[in-house]
Amino acid sequence: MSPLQKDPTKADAIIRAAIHIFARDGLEKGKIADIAKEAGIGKGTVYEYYSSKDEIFHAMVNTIMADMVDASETLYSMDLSPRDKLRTFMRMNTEIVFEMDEAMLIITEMWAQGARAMRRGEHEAAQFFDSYGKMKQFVINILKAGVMAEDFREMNYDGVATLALAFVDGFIWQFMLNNDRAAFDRALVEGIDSFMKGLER
Amino acid sequence: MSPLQKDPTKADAIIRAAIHIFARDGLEKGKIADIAKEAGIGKGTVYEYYSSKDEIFHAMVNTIMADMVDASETLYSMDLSPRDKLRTFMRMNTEIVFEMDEAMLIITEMWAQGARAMRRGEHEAAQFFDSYGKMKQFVINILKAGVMAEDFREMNYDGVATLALAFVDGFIWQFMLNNDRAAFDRALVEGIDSFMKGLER
DNA sequence: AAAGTATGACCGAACAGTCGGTCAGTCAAG
DNA sequence: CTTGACTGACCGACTGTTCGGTCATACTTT
Repeated sequence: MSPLQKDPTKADAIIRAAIHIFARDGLEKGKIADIAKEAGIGKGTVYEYYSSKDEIFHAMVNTIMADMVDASETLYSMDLSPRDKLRTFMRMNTEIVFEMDEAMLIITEMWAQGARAMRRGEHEAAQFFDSYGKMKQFVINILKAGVMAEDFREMNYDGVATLALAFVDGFIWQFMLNNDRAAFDRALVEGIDSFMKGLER
Repeated sequence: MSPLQKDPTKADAIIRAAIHIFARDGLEKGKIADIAKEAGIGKGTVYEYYSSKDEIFHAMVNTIMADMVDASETLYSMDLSPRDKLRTFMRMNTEIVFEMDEAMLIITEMWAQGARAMRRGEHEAAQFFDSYGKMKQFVINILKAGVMAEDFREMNYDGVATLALAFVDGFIWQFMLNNDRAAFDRALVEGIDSFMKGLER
């Protein structure tokens, strides 16, 4: 299962190449042959490390999500007041995820795939939940600390945390097409201000 | 160009079938043969109405986006105070789009496709912009009326409107996987309250 | 009204291109 | 010599698109 036999360097190279190729061509149209070429190995070798295209998908998503959660963890552990921490969390998280633009395209397609699987009744398909659950928990913890410190109003934590994550995702979506960095920054500042204002007592 | 020669009923049936099939199987895996079967016609006939799979994609997206803009237009023309209008707009829009769950899956994939095309430098690919531009304009108009009536604080209209649309999109995303309607409703109320509170003077 | 004729919507078998996955063989290391 | 990592030519399944032929309908003509 774990692709860590043999040369782990190569396993990583395959995943890196896969992220690049699948982001460029899409999950279906991205070819194993192109991934192999990008990784500088033969097509057959790919199958020494991963047994199928699908297994590459999964390994790739795990890598991406781990990166995202890592970034969130780092932000979360910073020593700041709840207000500043939440503001920083949202700003930096949005920027970090925005920078991972290749990853976003892949996650998007995997998410759609997951939604379809759920619809077919394959409930185990929602592997994103774990990671999203973790990120949501970070936000909830910050919110609770803020209420405790009487910085924030009383609230339904889950609802507001959902709003915060929706904010990050939706925001990136809005700018994925045009890539106008300046407009992105301007809107982000205004958006976060508005969001934070909604939490005041 | 327009597929309105011949039997318009059939052209519509093909699009309806396409939405169903592509939502179920994905843009790449969805087969023309299945669409034909679903529409109750022969495979060859599909090509009497649309010249390629890609043309079906485009016709389908146009249909979906037109529906969404229509819904927004109806909401926008209601006679309410800016506060109530915005609240209603967000609540109902989120619900309407949430109900169009098949459409959402397709739009998602098309969006990713569009983002990839943009990245390759095909700038005309962003056909969604028109529709999104219209919806954003509705929101901006409501916001301006609200500021005029001194219901809302001063603000960067574009930034807040972007936030509002991000809210709708991101929110639906959060619930696309689990389809927990009760949790969706609860979070939506809290989310909108929080958003509205951010606009107070 | 009956027979002949033209039209074009409709169909699905066949085609051609694509790509995931396999495997028989090469090569380097020990 | 043995092992096993590595390779790419090859196979076969799959599916978008084409195209020659069918047939219901409508329009002549007598």
